[in-house]
Amino acid sequence: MGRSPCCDDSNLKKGPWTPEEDQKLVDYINKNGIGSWKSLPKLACLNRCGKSCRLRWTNYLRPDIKRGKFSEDEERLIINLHSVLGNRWSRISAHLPGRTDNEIKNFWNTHIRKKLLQMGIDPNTHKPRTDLNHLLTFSQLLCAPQIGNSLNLNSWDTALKLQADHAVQLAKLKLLLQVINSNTVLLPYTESTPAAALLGSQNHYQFEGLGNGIISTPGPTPLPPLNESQGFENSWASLDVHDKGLSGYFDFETGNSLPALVSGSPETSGIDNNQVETEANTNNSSIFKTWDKLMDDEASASYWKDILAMTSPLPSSPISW
DNA sequence: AACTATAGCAACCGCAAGGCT
DNA sequence: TAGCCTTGCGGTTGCTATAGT
Repeated sequence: MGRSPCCDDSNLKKGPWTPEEDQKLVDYINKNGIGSWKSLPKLACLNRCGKSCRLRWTNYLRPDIKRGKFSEDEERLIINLHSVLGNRWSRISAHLPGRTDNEIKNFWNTHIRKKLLQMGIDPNTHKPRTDLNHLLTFSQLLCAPQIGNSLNLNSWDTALKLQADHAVQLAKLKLLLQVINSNTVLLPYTESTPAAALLGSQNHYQFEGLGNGIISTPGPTPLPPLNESQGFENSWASLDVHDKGLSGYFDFETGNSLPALVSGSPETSGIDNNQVETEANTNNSSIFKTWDKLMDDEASASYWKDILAMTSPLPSSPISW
């Protein structure tokens, strides 16, 4: 695989695009479509390489690009997606219509990353930083309402939500630990009952995790209120596991919800797509749908694989994902 | 008002994947 | 099947605007 020769010509212009160049590019594409980026600059009378034209079009000139500040929902979605997908910006951007990978990447690096660091959360792992100074700082903030009063309310709100996001990660891990360490027999994988193969014959698990915010339980057994010894002050999280897989909704005070924390892709989890779709419609949440779609791809499988790897020893019989 | 530091973002660079011949 | 070519992606750079001194 050789290097692309498209930008070898040193006579080609680089740097910021002028309005005239933009106009030429837009006019050409509107008239002729994109075709080959390689040949486009010549045809459009632009002294640029095809790569530069493609970048300018996809990141700036495309008509469906959404400009302006990222909303709270978008921000939360980016954080959730990043916790699963990592720095795969193009994949993340696929879940945010009108946003480009470059824009999301920049937003992450300039805003979210700093925010998470300030809150003592490692932006790479989405886990609390082990740096004691940071933990101290954050706990001092939690215990100092007079400081909290001086904070921007939106930032504080976001901080709590981010902590709640982390609770979901912890909850997932804890659930798997419980499943693995329980008396549950890990049945061999079967086409008809893949979820049962993972979860065993019991059809209902419950547990609590750390965090702020609430995961409600749509399952048959309501959660008892937790006391302070069970986690962070006034905070708890729980998940609910049915025989169809894992489920749970993360309710922020905004009413937004996270989708079911399903165990793998539909073809391996045994979850009825129609049922999932129904739940998505019921919640009427774009974030739910996005998460749902996300869980359909291979990322979820590798994500759970990673968790299982962390929670070994595993039974000798392999589990299919 | 001038200078410096920092933040935000557009654009570039280089690698890798995948299509085509 | 191998090699070339194009496109896509993620990391990084560097310019511009703004804030701080």
